[in-house]
Amino acid sequence: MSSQMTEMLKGTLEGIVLAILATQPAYGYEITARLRDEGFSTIVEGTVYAILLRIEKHGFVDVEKVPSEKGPPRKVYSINAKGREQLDGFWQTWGFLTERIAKLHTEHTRGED
Amino acid sequence: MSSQMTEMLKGTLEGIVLAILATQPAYGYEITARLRDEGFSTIVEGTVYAILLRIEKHGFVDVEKVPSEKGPPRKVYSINAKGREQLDGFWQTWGFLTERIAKLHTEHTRGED
DNA sequence: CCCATCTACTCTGTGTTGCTGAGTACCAGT
DNA sequence: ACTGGTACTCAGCAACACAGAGTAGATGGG
Repeated sequence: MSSQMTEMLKGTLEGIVLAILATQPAYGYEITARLRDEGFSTIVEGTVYAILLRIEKHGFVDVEKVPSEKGPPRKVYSINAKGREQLDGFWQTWGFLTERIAKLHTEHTRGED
Repeated sequence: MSSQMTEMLKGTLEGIVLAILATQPAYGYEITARLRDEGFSTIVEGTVYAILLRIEKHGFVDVEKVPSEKGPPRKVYSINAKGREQLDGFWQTWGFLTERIAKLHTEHTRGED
């Protein structure tokens, strides 16, 4: 898409992945595909796996190795209590930011249009 | 506020500054104060000045040196045509992102509450 | 006169983040 | 044996916001 989107995803992509995991456990390849379905067409595998390793290291998820019938074993990630806390914080911060920016946007469009 | 906010501001803070400049020309010290008023209490001067230098280098703004009665001369920034283009792109990208994430949020909160 | 304080801008170095691009490995169909 | 889809890993990179210090002009108190 744009380099603007790349920069904007910083700090939000991790939250997005946690939000996806909050609906149901999933593995990397699956999450990548789901992100593409959701419209994030530019996000590549390497990025998603990096985030998964990071949130695993931070203890936000539990991991389970599950054999696949179609290839190498899958690492299935489930969000845990600490991860939900992190996700709650994400939604709070996100809410604050969107509110402020929405206010700026109305100020900006006031008089145009 | 939080390190989460710091990461989230990446890619959006420049847009925020451009949006402020779109309402009226301003100088760095003023913008910093305005951001604090708007609720972005963690943003420090160094960050704002860095953004201003960047958008100046990218040609998004015109600069005029205006003497101050209270200190060193001010660098007053005015958004120009290229800057407005950039700002439009920012609002588009931002709109797309907020839409996707809002969808994720409703999916996430569905069944909780 | 000197020093503190407020205004106003600059600069260097740091940590985090997502992207690029390549690599490894398992399995099925031809 | 070879190709292609599945599934994960890793090293190097660029961009960004932050931390913290520095420079400089003006004003007022001791």
